[in-house]
Amino acid sequence: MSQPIPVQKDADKLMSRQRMLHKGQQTKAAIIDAALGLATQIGLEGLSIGALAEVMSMSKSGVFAHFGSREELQISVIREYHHQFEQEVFFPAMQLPRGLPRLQALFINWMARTSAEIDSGCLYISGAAEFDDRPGPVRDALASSVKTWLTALHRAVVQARDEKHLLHGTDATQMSFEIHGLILALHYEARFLKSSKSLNRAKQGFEHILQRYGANSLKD
Amino acid sequence: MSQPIPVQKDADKLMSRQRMLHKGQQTKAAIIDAALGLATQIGLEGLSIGALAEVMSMSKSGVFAHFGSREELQISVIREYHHQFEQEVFFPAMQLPRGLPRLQALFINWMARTSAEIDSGCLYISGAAEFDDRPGPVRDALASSVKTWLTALHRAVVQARDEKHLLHGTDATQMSFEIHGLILALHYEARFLKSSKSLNRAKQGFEHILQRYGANSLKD
DNA sequence: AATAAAATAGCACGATCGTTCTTTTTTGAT
DNA sequence: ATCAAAAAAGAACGATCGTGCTATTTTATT
Repeated sequence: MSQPIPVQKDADKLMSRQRMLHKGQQTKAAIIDAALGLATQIGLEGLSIGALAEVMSMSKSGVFAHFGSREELQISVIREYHHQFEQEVFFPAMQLPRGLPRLQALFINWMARTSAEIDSGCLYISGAAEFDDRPGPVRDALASSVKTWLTALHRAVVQARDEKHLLHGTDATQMSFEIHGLILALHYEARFLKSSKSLNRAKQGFEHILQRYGANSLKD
Repeated sequence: MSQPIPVQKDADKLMSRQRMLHKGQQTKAAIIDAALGLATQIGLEGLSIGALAEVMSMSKSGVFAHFGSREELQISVIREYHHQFEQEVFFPAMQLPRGLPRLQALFINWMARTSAEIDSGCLYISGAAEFDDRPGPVRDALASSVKTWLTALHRAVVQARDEKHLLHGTDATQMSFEIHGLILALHYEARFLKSSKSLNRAKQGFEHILQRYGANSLKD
């Protein structure tokens, strides 16, 4: 707070503190990345520390030490997914003007993430199926994350109504529900049934919903 | 094929053959019942022979012997679920006149089964999430069962169109997709998010779809 | 009542699970 | 270069997993 020439010293200290955090934090981040990859394939419940260690070419205990429990690992994965979801779906859409354009972008981005061909599979969807009868902190983290996102969607609908892009009497919760259904059907039929056309089905379904709620113009 | 007085004997034989089959078959049926209960709670993958044996108050090997492998047990569970689904959703609806009434009944019955409050959880939905990235006979059995049912739904839509209950140009696959979405959203929001209103959301969504595809009258 | 067959139990196997310890290696600061 | 702290490895634990093998018990037939 009042030292003569601490400038250089403080700078060093900061530098070193960053370094010090680095090795640990960055392998932890790498582990979470790999864990997310595994979880979207075999599920959050199927995610095992042993398999994860093998993927990382680390020892089980080395991986484990970063989290202290399997539950904490699962929660970390959920947080990471949440972050990626925000980054790829939410934020880009937020840059469009509120109302129909933003709502449409949210849906399009959501679809893209849901039906991503090679990897992925939506953790919010597979996780819900795994944890709908399994109380605990993992379920809570997942539900909280999902609710945050569904609330954002709901808000976009309300804004679109406020902007007169939708019918005055539009029931935003109902409309959100129907949109959610389209995404779920897309995920189900594309990922499980390997149906190739489902992306177009979802798009068309969205247009039907827009029509129903009185969107006047729709340019895809 | 040509014995003098085999009547009584054959009757006995039949009787005894039934009995003989009975003890085995009936405990097997009881096991499958219990397994279905477990599977709808903890998932098909979470289903373990040890836990199942404990529920049945049997030894692991006693349970195991009925199936020969865990996969066969899982497939048996899927078959049983398929049977119950037919019984509770499909057949009752088939007794209504083809067209809108039958289609509507299929949806109502499906909803009821999907959102069954206490037990259950739809195996077709949770199973899809578990096995969308896991090839093998279990996945095949599940997919085949689901496809049978979705085909039946599709057929009901086509019939409703043929009966002029729906617009002439109705895209049956598209309409089925949208209906499927409603059921999935119901399952998701009711089971995972514990939202109480979602049953009404699904009903209303169905009416919206009917309107869109030109159903003229809709009672209740 | 006797007997063959079917159903179930008992036991053990190798594997993997999450987790806890202790030891070694690596890292970053002086 | 030294040294403390952080990161990773190693080994072991009790549990549980699916499965195979060998008894034992129960069932159904004569």
